Formats: sequence, structure tokens, C-alpha cells
Amino acid sequence: MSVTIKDVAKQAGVSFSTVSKALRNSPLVTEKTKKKILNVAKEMGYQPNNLARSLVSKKMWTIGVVWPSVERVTLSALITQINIRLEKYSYTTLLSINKVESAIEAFNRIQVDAILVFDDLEGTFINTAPISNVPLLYYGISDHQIYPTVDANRGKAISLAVEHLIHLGHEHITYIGDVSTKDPLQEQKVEGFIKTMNSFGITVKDHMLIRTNNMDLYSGYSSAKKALLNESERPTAVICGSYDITRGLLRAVNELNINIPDELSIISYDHIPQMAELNIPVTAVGVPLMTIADYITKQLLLLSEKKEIPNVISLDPELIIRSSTSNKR
Amino acid sequence: MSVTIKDVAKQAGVSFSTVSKALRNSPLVTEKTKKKILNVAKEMGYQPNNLARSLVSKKMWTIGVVWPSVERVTLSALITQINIRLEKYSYTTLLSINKVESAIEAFNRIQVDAILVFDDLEGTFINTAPISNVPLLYYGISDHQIYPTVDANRGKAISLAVEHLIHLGHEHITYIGDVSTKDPLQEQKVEGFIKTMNSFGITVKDHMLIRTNNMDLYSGYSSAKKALLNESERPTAVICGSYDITRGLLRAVNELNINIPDELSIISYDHIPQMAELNIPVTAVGVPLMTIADYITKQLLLLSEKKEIPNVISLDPELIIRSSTSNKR
DNA sequence: CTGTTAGCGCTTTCAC
DNA sequence: GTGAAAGCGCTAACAG
Repeated sequence: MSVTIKDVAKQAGVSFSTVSKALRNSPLVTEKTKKKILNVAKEMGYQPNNLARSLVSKKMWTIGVVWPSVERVTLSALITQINIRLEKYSYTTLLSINKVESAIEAFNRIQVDAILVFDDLEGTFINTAPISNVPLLYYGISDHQIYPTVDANRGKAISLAVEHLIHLGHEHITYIGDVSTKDPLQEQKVEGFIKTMNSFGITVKDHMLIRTNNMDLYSGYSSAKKALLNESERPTAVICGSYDITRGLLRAVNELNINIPDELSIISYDHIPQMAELNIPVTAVGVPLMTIADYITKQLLLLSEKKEIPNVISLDPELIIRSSTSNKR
Repeated sequence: MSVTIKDVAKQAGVSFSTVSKALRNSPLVTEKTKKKILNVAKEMGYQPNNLARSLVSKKMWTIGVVWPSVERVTLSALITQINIRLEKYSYTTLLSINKVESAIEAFNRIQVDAILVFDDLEGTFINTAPISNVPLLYYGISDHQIYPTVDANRGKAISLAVEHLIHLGHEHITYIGDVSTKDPLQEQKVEGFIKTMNSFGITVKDHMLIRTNNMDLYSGYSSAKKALLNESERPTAVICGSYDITRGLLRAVNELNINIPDELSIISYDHIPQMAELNIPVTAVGVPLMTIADYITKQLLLLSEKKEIPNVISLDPELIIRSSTSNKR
């Protein structure tokens, strides 16, 4: 078996509780003995048993993330950011690709300190809402009352986009996004689009709402091409539902030799740094990625310390104007 | 604090060890008392503490997977399959998106039963080879001597592809794949291509080796289009380095109205079921996904039980002929 | 069959 | 400062 605290104690000629203290760098141990113990420990190749440690301290220093099956640039970027932040507080981030319920069950089994649920895909979480002894944070829509939720107000973000375009004089505005699934997060964006358009007295006709099969680059590309090909019906502005779709749109725009923003204004959901690094820096709406990461991390940290957090953390989307939007010519 | 085995014992009027036995469904307990205990436990909302359980049993029933940063269809499919198999043996699969070393460290901290490393991206693992107390399995190339490795023999697979095409009479064969990174797994494919071509006396000229920026669909699409546009220099057969690239190629082929296999034969790396479900069922080479999943799972299970496994598990790639390849016309 | 007794490896009082 | 003792929640001999 592997070397334990007792073995080290015996070897160093001290009691095992002193070893424990030395290892935890307690001030109750002389520097001298501390040094000695640390040396012996290293020599013997001592590795702490974190299960035992956690059993008494009730802390695993681990956060579980329930990861939806499909990868999108924004989501991975978000998890990466959260991971970075949590690392600074010495937490490890672990992901599960299992279904929401069994993922939560697994994280309960290994007793993580908190669970983050991205139920980005089918909204099953809201309906089934499994039980968890471990504190849980949900990133999605806050129209349920079960677990604390971080809500990025996607509908409001799209409203911001519409308003911006209308103020620039656009009326023929098209929304390209994934509206094929039952994903409530995507539905919220579409709703925001239709409602805001209506509020300005504009009826959203069929060709102004383009459905892609999913949120990836190629879907965006082919849908966009279709929408832009017919020059007489071409919109003067487009709102994209995600970063990936915007990338697809830009490819199409490039191939068709359409000038941005003179012939077409583009605005996109997803307030991420990458948006500024595209061929044309793209005007965007949404809660800044870093802000979302900050808030989620903060709540996760609080939950890990068994602290109470508000049931809804509602984040305000922002509009960041870049060179892809201009007055209607 | 939460309810423990002792609380249940007190409530049920038995000793706590009897409760332990009842919970583990031991035959040493009467059905009657077992029933009673189970009831009381449920009423009290008893949840086992798996840390304590693991502390004595030395088993976490968890496998850690070190996940490379980029998602590719094949890799996710593979992990999904492994996950399914492990679940059947009551193991949970947990992923880490951290760098190889810190991921391994994290999995050691929470004491998983085994670690699987997909170091698909930069080959850092082979060079740095971190220490792990937990048994570790590496999925990649077996030219190192540090940890047991499952090797899918990617070079041999591409050889198979070349041979097949040559036997069909093709000579102007182009390989499309990701050769931009230092990923040794991709390099192996390219090497296999060049060597085998040479062995048939064919020199691989520049235009016969197309580099995509990465392995995704759009890269495949645009590279393929470029390669196929010039009709006079167009190859009679193409080998794709991955499923995603093949999908991209098929889009390009479709747009350019090229007939498969009459005008162009296509063969792809990645022996996965999805390959048969494309517009044109595509001839493929590689170790069948399910076979890889079977082997990896088997080794992982053995490692979890502290059993010895061979240092190299070399899997034989297969050729599966579908309708995308034919004799050169 | 059921209960008693030891631990698993560690942290944390509390004496010395 | 250091050590002895108790206990985290559970499993696994060992008695009865």
C-alpha cells in the first residue's frame, strides 16, 4: 500500500499528528521539525489521501459541470474561463457528458462541492429537476423555481440588437438562428426578435426568420447564402443567433462580394472577444463572456462554502458597436 | 449534518453494522430486517457517504478522462461509447479539460480508479509523461515506453487506403488532412500516405498533399474545393484524414457536380457507422470505433482492478468498402 | 443472523 | 511545540 502519515511519523521520529500539522503548514510546529518532516515525506514519496482528508474536512475542492452534448465555441470558451477562475481558488473542474440526471447523481456520489448545469440543449433539466444534496447552479432561463439560476437574458439581448438596427434606419431585418430544436434558450432569442420588431410596427414575415439546423458554422454559411442570394429580397441588416452562425454568414458574404456595412449590416448574439477578431469586427449583443464567467464562478464559490445565494442572478446584456453596422444607405 | 448509517441504526433499533449489511444487500441479514432497515433509511432520507465507503474499499467507481481541447466527431463518439460501456460496469466517466499534467493531478487527488489520456493534440503527454499513482491508459501512438498504450495504427490504415486505390487503378491520389499542427497522430497518417505511395513508385507531389487548418467540416470543404476546381489537375481519388473532412469534401463535390465514384473515388480514415450514412456511403479505413471502445474499456476495467495489462495494445485497422470507390475509368 | 470491534488516513481538540 | 485521543462514515472480520 502507499505510504501514509503514520509511516512518515515513524521514520521522522515524531507523532503522526505532528506530521499532519507540518503537512498543513501549521504554525504550531517548529520550522526545524517541519523541515525535517517535509524532507522525510518527500523521500518516502508520501502522497496525501484526499478521500480521508475530505472525509473529515467535508471538502473536495472540486466542481462538477454537467456538459451538454453539442459543442459550441461560446460554451467551451465559457467553461474554459470558469475553469481558469476556479483554479485560482484551488478548485478543480470536472465535466460529465452523461444525461443531466445521471451526471448529477455521479457528482453527488463523488461529493463535489458544487454542480453547474448547462442544460443548453433540450431544457430537460427544468422539467425533471433532479434532487441533489450538493448545491447546484443552473445556467439558463430563470422561469423555474427550483435551483438558483444565472440568466443571461437572451431575449433582451436580441431586443437590443433590433433597436440598434431600427435606430440606424433598417426595417428589412432578418434573424438567422437555430429555431429547429425545442431549446428554450434559442426560442427566447426568437421571441425577443419578433416582439421587438412588432413593437416597432414591423411584422416578421417568413423570410425574415431563417432556421438553421444547428448552431454550427456550416449551417450558418448555407442558410446565409440562401438568404442573401436573392438580391431584390435581400435584407439590409441581419441578426445572427450565435458566433458560429456569424462566421458562416461572413463566409457567404465574402463569396457573394457583399460590402459590410454598406450593403448589409450585421449584428450578432454572443458578446465574446473573438467577435472583434473576425474579418470585419462584428457589432454584438449579449452579456460579456467574462462577466458571465465571473458571476458563475462567484456563485459557485459561494455555494461551495455552503452559503446562501439569490435564486436568480439576472445579467444585463450589452450592445457593443463595431464596424459591421451602419446607417441604412 | 446529513443522516448517517448510525442514525438509521438507532431509528430502526438495530446495530449500525447490520444497517451497513442491509444497505449492501448482504445475505447475512433476514429479509424482514432488511426491509425494515431499507424503509427507515428511505424515510430518513439516508444518502450513503461514498468518500467513507471508498476510504475503506479503495474504490471510487470512477474513471477520469483527459480530454483534448478540440472536439472532433470521432473522438466524442468514442468517449460516448466508452462511457456507455463503463456505465454497464457501474463506473462513472468524468472528463477534465485541463492540461494533461494538471488533469492527471486532479484525478489523482480525487482518487479515480483509472485514467484515460487522449493526448490527441500536441503530443505533450509523450514528452512530459507526468507521474500518476492511479493506473493510466494512453490512447495514441505506442512509440514511448511509459504507460500502456492503445494504438490504432493510423499509418497502417492509410496504407490500406492507398493500396485499395492503387489496386483499383488510381495513381493520381490526393490526401487531404490536417498536417499543420505538430500532432503526431496526424503526422503518422501523412507518413503512411507518402511511404505507401512511394512503395508503389509514385512520388507525392505538392498538390497531392493538402493541408487543412484543422479537422473540421469547413476546412475540409474549402480545401477540397480548391483541390477539385482545376479540372485538368484533378485527382482521380482522394483520401480524407477524418470523417469531418470527408463531410466537407462531399459538400464541395456536390456543389461542383462531380460524380462519385465515376469521376472521383473517395476513401476516408475513421471507421465509424456515420460514414455509411452520408449522401454517398463512403469507403473507410481504420479500426472500427466499437472495437476501439471495446478494447479501451476492457483495459480500463482491468487497470481499475489493479491488474497488469500489456504495455502496447495494437489494433488492426480494417478496410470497409462502400460505394464511394471504384475502378479508375 | 446480529452486534461488537477494529480500522481506512486524516484533522482537530485537548492535555502535557 | 508536541503527542494522545477522538472521530469523520463506512466496511469487514470476529464473536455471539
